[in-house]
Amino acid sequence: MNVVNDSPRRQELIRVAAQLFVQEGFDRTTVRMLAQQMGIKSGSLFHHFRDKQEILCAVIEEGTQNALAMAREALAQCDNDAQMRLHAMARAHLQTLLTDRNAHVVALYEWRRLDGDSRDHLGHLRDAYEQIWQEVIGEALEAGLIRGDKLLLSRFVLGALNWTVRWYDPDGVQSPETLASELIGMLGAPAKTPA
Amino acid sequence: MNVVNDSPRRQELIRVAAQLFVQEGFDRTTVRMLAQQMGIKSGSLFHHFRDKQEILCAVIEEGTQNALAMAREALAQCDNDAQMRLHAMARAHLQTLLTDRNAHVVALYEWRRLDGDSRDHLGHLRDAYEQIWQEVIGEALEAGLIRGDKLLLSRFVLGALNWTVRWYDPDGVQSPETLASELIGMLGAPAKTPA
DNA sequence: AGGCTAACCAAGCAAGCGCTAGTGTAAATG
DNA sequence: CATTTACACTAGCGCTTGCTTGGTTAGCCT
Repeated sequence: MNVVNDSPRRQELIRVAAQLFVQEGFDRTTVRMLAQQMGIKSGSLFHHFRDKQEILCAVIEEGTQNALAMAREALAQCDNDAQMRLHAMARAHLQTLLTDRNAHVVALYEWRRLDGDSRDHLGHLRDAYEQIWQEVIGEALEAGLIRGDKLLLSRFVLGALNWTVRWYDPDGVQSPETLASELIGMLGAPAKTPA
Repeated sequence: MNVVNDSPRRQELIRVAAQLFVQEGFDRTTVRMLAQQMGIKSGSLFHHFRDKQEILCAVIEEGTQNALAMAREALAQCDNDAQMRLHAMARAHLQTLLTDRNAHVVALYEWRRLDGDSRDHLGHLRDAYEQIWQEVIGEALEAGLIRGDKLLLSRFVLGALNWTVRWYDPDGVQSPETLASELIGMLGAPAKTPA
């Protein structure tokens, strides 16, 4: 049992695991299935991960880190216009949900299968992400673009956005761009896109 | 293996199963755990249910039927005022989410563990429920209370509402009533409650 | 050439899983 | 009274699970 922390092999394992966890669910995905999908034997997995839990943790961390980075980048490329920042956040969220779809679905559905320590660690990451949302929504409130309670608004908006993984068809006609516009349009603010 | 369809014993089993499925997840809940919680032996369970899958199906059906009934009742006690009907739907949804919390959480999280037949059967039930939502939202659109695409609106709204099971605290200050008002208020329509 | 290491394999253990077969029993039913 | 029904029990079969152990391979560095 060696467990290296960052290798291309491990990255690949995480990717394949994410896909399997979505297809079958965490509990129904056996180490043998994952191993076979990688063309190795089940025992060899434990050279890369301490146990099955660690694989789940790695998958979710991957997705959450990306979402966080994407949100920060999206905001950095924005003026201080509250409307545009709100729109950028929604767009970034939907884009992450698309590009890292598997990881995010796992995060949404298998969160409770995490043990205490992992949940703690990943919980902080998620909190940081939601914090950003609350700030941007706070700005939009001050600018009078939307109305309601800041905390409630962010929860409702995140709920609506996360729910998209249930029905959104990446090959369909709707782009994350238009979806974001529609959502914000419903909140009482007319759509406005960055120049 | 006898399998009776409606007995008080079976109802109780469904209730306890729902709670366990929420606590542990469907896959991690063993027939032995459920049996012990009921004070019987694991083999005795299969007098009431054909197999473990059927328990899951029963739990979800219970919740969905109740939601459907509650929505219809809520609408029946409404005038034809589109605003009030919208509000009634949101309130009913949140109330169901509270009273049948376990069953609904199971429906949201363990849907994919259903086999093909159950998924088919329960899918129709769920479709009927979402159909009602779309109609009410359609009315609200015609009345000019909200704006956006009918299908998208219902998906976003349902997403926001269902997401509440993640953060809503039944012992907190917010009642389903106020939550419903807040949500609809965000959509651009001022809150209005039935007389 | 020799040593080191990441990556893998073969084999299997101990525990736990869903489910079945066959039986017992007390209450309801004819 | 005899029979059926509802519910539970005992005992265990056959299988899968996550994970361990001890050893092998191939490539790299010096």
